Amino acid sequence: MFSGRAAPRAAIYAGRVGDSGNRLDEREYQVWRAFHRMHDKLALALNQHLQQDAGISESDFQVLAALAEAPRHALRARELREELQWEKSRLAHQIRRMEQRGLVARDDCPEDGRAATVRITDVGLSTVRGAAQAHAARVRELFFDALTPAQLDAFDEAGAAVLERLRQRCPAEAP
Amino acid sequence: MFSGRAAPRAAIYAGRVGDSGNRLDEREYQVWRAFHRMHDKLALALNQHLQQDAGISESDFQVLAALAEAPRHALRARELREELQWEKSRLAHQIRRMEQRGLVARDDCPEDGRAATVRITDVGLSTVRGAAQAHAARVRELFFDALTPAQLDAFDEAGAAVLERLRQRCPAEAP
DNA sequence: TCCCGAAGGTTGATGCGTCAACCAGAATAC
DNA sequence: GTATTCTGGTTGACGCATCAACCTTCGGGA
Repeated sequence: MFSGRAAPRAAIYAGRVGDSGNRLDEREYQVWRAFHRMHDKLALALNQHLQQDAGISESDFQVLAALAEAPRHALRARELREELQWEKSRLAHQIRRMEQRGLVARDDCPEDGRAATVRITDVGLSTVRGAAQAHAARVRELFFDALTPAQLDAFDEAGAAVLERLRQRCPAEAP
Repeated sequence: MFSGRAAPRAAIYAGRVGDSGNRLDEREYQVWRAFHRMHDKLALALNQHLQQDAGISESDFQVLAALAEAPRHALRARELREELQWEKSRLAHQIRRMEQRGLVARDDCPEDGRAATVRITDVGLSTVRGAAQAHAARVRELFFDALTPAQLDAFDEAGAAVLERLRQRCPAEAP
């Protein structure tokens, strides 16, 4: 398993001391740390490859991929945000940086004076097309190919349960 | 499951087009996105609570927790890095910021002129003690309590498989 | 002894992500 | 038809993370 590799150190965090309930037990603590490690290492590896291959980050890639799929290679910022589930300022900053590099462009929206539409440029399009296959292959290699079908199902289910919990418990955004 | 909630949009990324092999299928694509979403939302929620309760970030917490567990409430930077699996510059920056806020202190190491030892201060200690229980409770609430024992096992196994794969495939660091 | 390479840390630049504050246009109330 | 509120988006400040370059000290050789 994930766990059991590191020395057991969790008195504060996982606390067996005086225990006022709901702390983590040793195994949970290990699973939790390993989960973070997995995510971080995976993200790092993918980012490095993407940067190497195409000179873009995963965030760049996500934006470009969403736009490349969009009706006229453009989306209103609102839709893009919805698609990516990002905060608005995050998107604004990201788009600004990408615009500076010529990957996307911003236009005003005729129907709504407030809105902005984001459009992928030719450069952006060829960049994402060039990167997509290698990136997908990496994700497959490092993640999906490591899992048996049963593990994939289990992972999927477990993740869904957590997401559902987050939906219930966290303020998040308006309905 | 995780997947199946979003509109199927993945031609570029997951590509059924011309397919040169090893792309992601629709389900894999959805699982992948959902995995990221889960991680991001979880991390966000935990960070917000920690910030609210104790005025620290998760990174701060990890450092403080490691030091609080350590023999004399101090560790050599090298050991801390090993424990957290962080890059050295990441740790250096983090420690600098925490030192400025009075959470930790840096001392020279007598045995090795190059080394630095990081020590948790009284303030740091009471901060992390104050935060630990609520934080653990949050992790339990948002993550572990969402999972059945079987799902936890599955998650653990799947994570382990991916980590193992990463260990094999990625340069990472020297032995 | 001197030189050289490896190890332990630091620094600066830059991109990423959040928060809080802000602004303009649109909808709605009255 | 004006005041209020809501919505869509931007900005600035700040913390976080990586990379590349650097500095010191340690440990071995030749």
